Amino acid sequence: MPELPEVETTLRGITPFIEGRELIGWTIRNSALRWPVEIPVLLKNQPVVRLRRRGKYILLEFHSGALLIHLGMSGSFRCVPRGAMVLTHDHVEFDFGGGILLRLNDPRRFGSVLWQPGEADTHRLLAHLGPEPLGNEFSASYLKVRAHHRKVAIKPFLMDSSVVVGVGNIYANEALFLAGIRPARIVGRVPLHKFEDLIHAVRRVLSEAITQGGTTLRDFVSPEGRPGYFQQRLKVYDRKGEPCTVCGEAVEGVVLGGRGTFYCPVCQPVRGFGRLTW
DNA sequence: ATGCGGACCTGTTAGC
DNA sequence: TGCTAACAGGTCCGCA
Repeated sequence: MPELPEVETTLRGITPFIEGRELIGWTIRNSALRWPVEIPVLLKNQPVVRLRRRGKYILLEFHSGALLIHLGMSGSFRCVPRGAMVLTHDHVEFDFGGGILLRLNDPRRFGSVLWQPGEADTHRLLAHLGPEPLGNEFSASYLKVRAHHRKVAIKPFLMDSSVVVGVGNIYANEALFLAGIRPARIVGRVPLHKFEDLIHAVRRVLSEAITQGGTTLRDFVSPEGRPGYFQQRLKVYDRKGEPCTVCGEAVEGVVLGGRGTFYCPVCQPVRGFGRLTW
């Protein structure tokens, strides 16, 4: 669930329950997330100064420092009335007053809640993150520089958070399809104009998903969360053997860099490059 | 420096 | 139907 668009919509959804409020209490039911949960005692009754996203991290900034929250592979937030039934995997709970509790549910426990005194971005997990995909820094010329002489395939390159944040497996697949680039292409040999296409594709796919994520978030935040959303928009992800929406050729499915990888063998040719498919 | 594979977990699905 | 294995939206870390 937590691709960048969902993290963004999660952030928007929990903001009304947090912004301008004080953290009056919290409960840690299971501290064993990716790293032990860190919520310092000094945060009690401290106001949240700012709420923002960096990559897939949600940052709750206080005067004294910031809580870094990552949803990992299976994390989600729910806003529930005080006294609501605790669900399996509700590991951490925040009380910002107003009779509402924010519960972090994470079955696989790959998520994290970490404390960074002072400036959030100085945390070791944030310090080396690449630019935001929807910001100006993320450009074709930037990618060209970063790709220089590198022999890695373009898909894992695109998913490398030190190159650009927030492009998970689904969107890496989708963006490469839209850009007409085979996922296994050696990134060092991709020409500037194809990086232009890729930039546009990444931006488009992420912003479209954010638009739809809003719908997801409402379910997400309401007491009765409901799954199911933009699967119908996916052009290649998890569509192995199904016809390409552009040319009808069967979508290929392979493993690349240990991750499920999907592409159209015609629209994303081995030699040369395909055209933008929108 | 770069690239690769393993690791961390549980829940769901595919296959026998 | 039931059991088991494979796989999953992330990403860090250690090793070659």
